[in-house]
Amino acid sequence: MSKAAERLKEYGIKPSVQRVAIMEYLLNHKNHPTVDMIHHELSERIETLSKTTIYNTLKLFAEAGAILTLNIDENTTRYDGDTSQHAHFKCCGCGNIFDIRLKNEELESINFESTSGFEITEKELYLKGLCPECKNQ
Amino acid sequence: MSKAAERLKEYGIKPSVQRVAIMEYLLNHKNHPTVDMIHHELSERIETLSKTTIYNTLKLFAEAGAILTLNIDENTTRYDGDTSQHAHFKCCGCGNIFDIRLKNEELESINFESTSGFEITEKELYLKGLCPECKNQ
DNA sequence: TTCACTGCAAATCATTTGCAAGGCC
DNA sequence: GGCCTTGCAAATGATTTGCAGTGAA
Repeated sequence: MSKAAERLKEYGIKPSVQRVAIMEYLLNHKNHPTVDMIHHELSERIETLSKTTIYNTLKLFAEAGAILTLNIDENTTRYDGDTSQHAHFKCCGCGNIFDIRLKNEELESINFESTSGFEITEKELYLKGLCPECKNQ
Repeated sequence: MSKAAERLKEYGIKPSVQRVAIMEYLLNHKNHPTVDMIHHELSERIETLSKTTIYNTLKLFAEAGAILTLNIDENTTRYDGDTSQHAHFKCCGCGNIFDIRLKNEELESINFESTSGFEITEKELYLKGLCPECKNQ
């Protein structure tokens, strides 16, 4: 069984050609794709694949916890197949989004003054600026 | 001079009735408003105030660094007149956004594994979950 | 047969753009 | 006069919705 199909099974999601292909794309690409990027590439292989299905599928995956939904880009939603803890960096020059690894689960150890009573289920750290390439131009 | 007018001056922004009113709203409301919320309230006082002007003005403020733009809500952009360092919490129950204070400038002290070469100009920490009120229901 | 999945077309809605009118130096 | 600001109306574009066809158990 492919890694993608395994991941679906792990999260109790029924497989289909479309679902496996979308999960496969997410696991093989580290570029935090938009719906358009996924559609553009996959529709070459699966000619009838519609954006509606991609929207539906990504929502299904995200609600199951199998992928992450990123709101770091102002214009469109990005998705990430890597659900391990890490931050994201958006370059304001080229628009690319980079993974930033944190030492020692740092996000867990942030101390807040006033979260008593709040139930935190999700933490996202977004950074913006210039990537090494754009910085030198 | 009002606090709002002072803030505009501080960031080199020419004042106008609309601009001062919008900044005033942001300084007096801690609810991280949307364009709609600002428009709804201010158009009672300034009857011709258009959403276009609010969009233009908020973009101007944000680019000058006088306010923060938040992408914590998936559907609409939120704005924050408080530019001091703090995190934001969005309650998935009521949809409200809360400020979360951090102890000791914690965001500055997060250690990344691989940011060499990156120029970081902005950091946003977004939390999601249930607020105390929604948790008990 | 049933029910979930898919995909087309239309609708929605936040945001942007084009442009003309008004106000301030 | 010239330029910046404002605001209406139209355009844009991502996402959602309605609904009918398809396919698998």
